[in-house]
Amino acid sequence: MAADLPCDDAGVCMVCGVAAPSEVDLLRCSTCATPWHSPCLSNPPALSEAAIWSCPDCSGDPVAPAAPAAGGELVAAVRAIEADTTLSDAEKARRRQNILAGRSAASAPDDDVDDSAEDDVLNIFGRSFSCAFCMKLLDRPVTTPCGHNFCLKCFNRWTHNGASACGKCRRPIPYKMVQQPRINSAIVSAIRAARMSKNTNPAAAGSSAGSHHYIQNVDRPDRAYTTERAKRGGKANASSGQIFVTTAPDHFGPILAEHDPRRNTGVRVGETWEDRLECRQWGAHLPHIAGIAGQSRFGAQSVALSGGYEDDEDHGEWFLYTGSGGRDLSGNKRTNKEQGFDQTFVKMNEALRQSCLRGYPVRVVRSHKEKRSSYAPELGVRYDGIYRIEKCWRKIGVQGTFKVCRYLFVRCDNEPAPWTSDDHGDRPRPLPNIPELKDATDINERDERPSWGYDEKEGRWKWMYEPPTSRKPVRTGLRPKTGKQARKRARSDEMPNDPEKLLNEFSCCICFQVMAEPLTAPCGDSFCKACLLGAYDNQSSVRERSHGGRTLRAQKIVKRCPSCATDISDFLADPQINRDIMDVIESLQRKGDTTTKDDAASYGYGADKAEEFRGGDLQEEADPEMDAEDNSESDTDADASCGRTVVGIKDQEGQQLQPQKRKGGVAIIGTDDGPSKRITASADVEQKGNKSHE
DNA sequence: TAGCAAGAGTTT
DNA sequence: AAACTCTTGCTA
Repeated sequence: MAADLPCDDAGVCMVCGVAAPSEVDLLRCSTCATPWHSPCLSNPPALSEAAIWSCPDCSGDPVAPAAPAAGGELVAAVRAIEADTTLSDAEKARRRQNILAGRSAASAPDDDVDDSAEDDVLNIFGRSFSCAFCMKLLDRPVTTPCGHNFCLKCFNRWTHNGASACGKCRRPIPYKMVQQPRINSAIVSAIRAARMSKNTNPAAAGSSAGSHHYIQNVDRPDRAYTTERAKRGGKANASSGQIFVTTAPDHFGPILAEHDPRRNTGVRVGETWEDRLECRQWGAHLPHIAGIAGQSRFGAQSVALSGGYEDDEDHGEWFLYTGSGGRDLSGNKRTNKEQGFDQTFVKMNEALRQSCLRGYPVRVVRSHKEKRSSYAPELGVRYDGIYRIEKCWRKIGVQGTFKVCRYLFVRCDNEPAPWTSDDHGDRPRPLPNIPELKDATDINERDERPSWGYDEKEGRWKWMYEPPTSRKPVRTGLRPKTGKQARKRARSDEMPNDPEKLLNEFSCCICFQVMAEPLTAPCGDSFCKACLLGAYDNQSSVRERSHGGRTLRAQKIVKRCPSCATDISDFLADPQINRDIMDVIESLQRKGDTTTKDDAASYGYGADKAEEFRGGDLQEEADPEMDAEDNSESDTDADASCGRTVVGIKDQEGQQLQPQKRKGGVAIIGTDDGPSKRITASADVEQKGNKSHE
């Protein structure tokens, strides 16, 4: 592949490094307006073509070599459609889609996406959920603060080539979003719901029915702390709370309903916990510090991705993991990131190698501490399902001196990943191309049938051999359930098959109604405009400070997302409506109107509710000093409300709204028929975090 | 039982 | 921020 790169934000050519290419040498792409240094192009255009030149990113697909140079013709064809004033927007979209569908069918043989089915799903949403770059149905949608939606891959390709403005409206994209774009969960679940309603195959539908990606922890830990000292030192010093599942510590594979007498659901993909200790209590990943759970002689059961090793590389469905060790941690140097010696295949690294050789299923959890991945949760620790280690090897780490152990993890779970809109789990996929393998030593891969494999007949992943027998006793405070105690899951898991049910996917996290004027914050959470802005109505964006009669520099006030507590104050300064979501909501409401007029009335806009919310005085409630007192009560509160705690937002009727700020507190906002989300809040809403990314 | 571990709160 | 300190759980 030719190493064609554009000029960066400062106008510096990323190939030759020349600071300010002269106007003569500067070429601007006629499609995306990105500047390029003409002498550094592998295939520069003739002078006569410079005005209509399309850059290598727009005219071809550099990451999909199977797509031939026909890209230029495609762009020309798309432009011809755009220029045709006789066509309506819908017709233009339809024609663009047709052209691009032809290309995808030819260039991506391993892509099992059925284009006509995709088209159906697009139609359900009035074609609003198509990516502005690839024109296809949004895949892992991310939303810019200006309210435009793109596939994550398209967005990354766009920004990695130096663009820092929205591809649709040219407004600047915040640095933080360029670094770590967040998946828009509302769009993901809406598309999935639409797929489910199209899917008449009960087996496929059943495999992921009810896979919620924000599962409330109905049962709070019974005993998270055991000693007085632990209470003083916070959770870091806490001994483990009760283990709720009946799996042995060396249990391989998913945690099923039969291992979960408390809830009878098992650990589902997308389940999120506040921290590693809570994750441990549900058996997904037992060690509370270490990233790898396993035994060198038998294999590894689970890993955590939490950003501790800079060599890691996360692509969602597959990732490259780094082994542990190689660091000098003597003398309580817990945080030493520097490598002091080579990693070798011993201890946990050997356990992972064993799982690789035998093709064992490995549970994967991602932590919010992983700051370089779009697939990491915003908060807490999330279970992402089963992966298999397809290969492992050693190579010099990015620090450049010592070797690290490397593992290629590929997802193979029967439930879809939290970031995809797929209505089914994984299918066997070809291994990704790993360039670093050519410099690798000690390459291992399994040479026999994997223990965890895909059954083509049944269409699901399962044990191909008997799972390895446990060598450890079950540690749990609960006896395994008896036949009498075993309750069947009281869930109908009925998926939406009409516009009104689909509308439920667009609920505002504040008023629980279908969103009116939807806003998507950079963290990926969506709200009614009135609800979100109403929540901060009485707050100014900066605090004037004075000291001894002098006026000091104004301090920015942090405003946290009501759902995930990310600072969204920059977004709130100029929030833009997500028009695509709004169009979809309106079109679904129109469809609903024509079918059942009476029912449609119940899907009211949230603005009225938001009006009520504004009655609550946020600033007074936000006084940090209130929290200390409040804190001692928090556990009691949680217990008293059947595990469904609503912190801050009192109830659905909107009597009171306040930000979530209980120290270490976890709250669940949920309704019986609406989506539920766990939210964690910190006590220092306005105390810390007064620095912002610029 | 020593030593390690991709944690977390507090202090500097 | 980084350093320091406090811990527990697990492997070997």
